[in-house]
Amino acid sequence: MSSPTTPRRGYHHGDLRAGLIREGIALLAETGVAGFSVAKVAVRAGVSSAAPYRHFPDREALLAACAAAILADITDLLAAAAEQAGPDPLDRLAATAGAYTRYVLEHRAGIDLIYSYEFSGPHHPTVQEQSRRLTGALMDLGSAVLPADVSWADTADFVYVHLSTTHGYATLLVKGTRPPQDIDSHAARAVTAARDHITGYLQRLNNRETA
Amino acid sequence: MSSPTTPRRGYHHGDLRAGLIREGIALLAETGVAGFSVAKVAVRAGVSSAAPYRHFPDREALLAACAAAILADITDLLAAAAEQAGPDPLDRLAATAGAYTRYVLEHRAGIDLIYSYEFSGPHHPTVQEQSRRLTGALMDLGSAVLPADVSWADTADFVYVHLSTTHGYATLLVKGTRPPQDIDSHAARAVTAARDHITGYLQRLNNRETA
DNA sequence: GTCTATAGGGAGATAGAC
DNA sequence: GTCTATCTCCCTATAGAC
Repeated sequence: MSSPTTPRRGYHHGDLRAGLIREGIALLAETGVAGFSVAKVAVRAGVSSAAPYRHFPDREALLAACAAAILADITDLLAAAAEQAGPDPLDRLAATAGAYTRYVLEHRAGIDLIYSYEFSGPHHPTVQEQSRRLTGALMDLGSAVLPADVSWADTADFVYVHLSTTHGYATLLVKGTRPPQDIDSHAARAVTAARDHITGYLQRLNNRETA
Repeated sequence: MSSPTTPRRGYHHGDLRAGLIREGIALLAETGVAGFSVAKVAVRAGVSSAAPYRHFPDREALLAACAAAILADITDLLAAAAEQAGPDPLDRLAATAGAYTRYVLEHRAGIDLIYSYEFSGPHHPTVQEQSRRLTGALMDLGSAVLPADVSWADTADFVYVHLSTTHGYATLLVKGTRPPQDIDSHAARAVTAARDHITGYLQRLNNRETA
């Protein structure tokens, strides 16, 4: 946002606002939303507990900024994973499940935030915008998998199940009592599960048509 | 636990311990884990803020008791839904997704708790026991769906995906920005999604065998 | 078993100096 | 923009009366 020619002298590192978001995300990853506090974030960023309030009006605004940043990161990662997966639409959509799982496992509890706060209302436009970016990217991938005659609403439902399925798998892994394995194998399982769902969905469409 | 012949005179209603768990679950449903406090639960139950500490050593013990109660409820509901679904194993397993979704939508945020706390360790045997009951019930339903030659470990993976998928769908519905619909239609969608996953899984098994 | 009272701590947020 | 200092509120948990 700020031009690189104004190095922002006067505080301990170039951009406190960005630093607070970064440390906020790190704190969320370690303690979850429950352990989050403006004071702790300030300490991590090396400033006093009052400093954050120059950049964010209140605790919720800082949380919202973290959520928006996480959503933006995820969207980029999913897009990259789809790109890497090659030309087949099914491969591309399924790959997003692996990338999502990988992100959640690496960032632990930070994910709760995205779906746990009151960010749906008009009070957090940035979060909504990033949320729409994520949804939009998945809609593109989803509509490429489904036949052309599937309605937009049905595609949205299909994509929604794909996302929530993946979300559930990844979050349960993080919190659950499963034997911990390496991230790669967990991500691979997520891709397989997504693929199973997609093929099952397509099969149901076929059965409906031929009936 | 207490015999009905000893009505427990001396405090304002028959069984404060049970009342605290009940109110704790209600509070969790309204505010989530973040808004939970022993003091609030005490007020809801009509006792002083010190009273709960006669029945639970600390805040976490009360949370654990609530979690165990929720898990027990869910297990019973899933079992009942499977029973109602008829004889077909696929119908029975898929029906649990609907019952789970229904429970989550009716109890809102109360669900976070089950997967959000440090209940995995040996510190909360009751929670672990109820968690195993739930897993066991699903394993029975899952192994009935899969061919007999599928290993126990693979069945566990399959059931795990089924549960986490359902969990993700339901929790995203609760917190998400989706247009609110009636619970029945949401539950029906969950059943369909579970069915898609199951058929996709079985189809993959078939393809593997015939290859 | 439940009460009142309280100690002790953490965190949100503001005021005013620099 | 950031600091120090502070006010206020809420929560956990304990002590001692009944």
